[in-house]
Amino acid sequence: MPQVERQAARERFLQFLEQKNLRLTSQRKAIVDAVFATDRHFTAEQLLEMARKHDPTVSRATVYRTLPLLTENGLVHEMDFGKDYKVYDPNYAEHPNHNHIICGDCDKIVEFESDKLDQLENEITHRLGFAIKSQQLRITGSCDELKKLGACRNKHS
Amino acid sequence: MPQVERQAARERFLQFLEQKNLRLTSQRKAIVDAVFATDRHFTAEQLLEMARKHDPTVSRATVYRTLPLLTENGLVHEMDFGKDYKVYDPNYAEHPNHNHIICGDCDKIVEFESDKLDQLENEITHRLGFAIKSQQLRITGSCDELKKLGACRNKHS
DNA sequence: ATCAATGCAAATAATTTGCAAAAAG
DNA sequence: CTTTTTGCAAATTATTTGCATTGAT
Repeated sequence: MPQVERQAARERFLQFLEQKNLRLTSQRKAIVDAVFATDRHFTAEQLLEMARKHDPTVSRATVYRTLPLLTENGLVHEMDFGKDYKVYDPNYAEHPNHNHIICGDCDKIVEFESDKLDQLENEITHRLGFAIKSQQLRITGSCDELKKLGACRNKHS
Repeated sequence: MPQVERQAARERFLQFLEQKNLRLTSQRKAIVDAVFATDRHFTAEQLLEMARKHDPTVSRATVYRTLPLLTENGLVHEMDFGKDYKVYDPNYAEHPNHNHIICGDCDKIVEFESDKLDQLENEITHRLGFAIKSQQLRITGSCDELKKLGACRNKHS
């Protein structure tokens, strides 16, 4: 996430807290900073680790209590890949409609966007009498081709 | 699911068991019959109930142990809607590429298929260097329009 | 001061698993 | 008979929650 947008996002979150009469504690600051410091997907547990580098007093409970604020605010996107834990995506604020391809071999996740796709989804949704709120496309595949390019180690990372 | 296809699916599952040297127990029969008796999505717990109508001795553990067989065989599709339980879809064998729209108000689930969508997904996936294995599109919306038609009671069922 | 937010540890809830008994082939 | 499958109950594991304490405003 480019520096400028990162700043803007941070601002937005602070305003969000204010609006809701929520307090800016050092733990929340640490968690938000951790989120802003990465481009990669993370789990709650990983966020805990990341946040503790900013403030070692952050507890697991606080991470779990802060995560809903981040998703509500739209800074991160919660994803469920059928595992027993959830994955959070910090690239959501800038690209709210992006989709995911997951390699079944190495769990690599590739993101992509497509206007055509968005358009088609909107069309179908309307035809079925719905107003679209959000959308999540997950494609599972094998990255055989990527392997040839040396990008997939073909083992679960 | 039309009677004919139901039979065919049942056959297929029996063959599947045979291939894997798995035994056809009365419990597995009950579970499979329960799956074949419905068109609707169900949870593990609901399948347990359904199966017990065929054979009251079916246990929760056996349901959980049989579900992977059904998904492996492709008779049902496992879906994760971000709740703390998984949902299984018995319409998958006939329509492996179908997608879901969920109403955020009443949790109503509508299924749909689209060749255009499939095609577009394939195109994109290939362009990114993947071979597509499976795909899952979930759209969340509000069924405002459906409400006008009286189809949405606007409360969680 | 006041009230929200925290850490801790206990609770929750879906799913998984070890094991001895039962049933399929 | 042999090997798989079962039910039960205990274990697992991510997430949630109650509560006394701490900290932001």
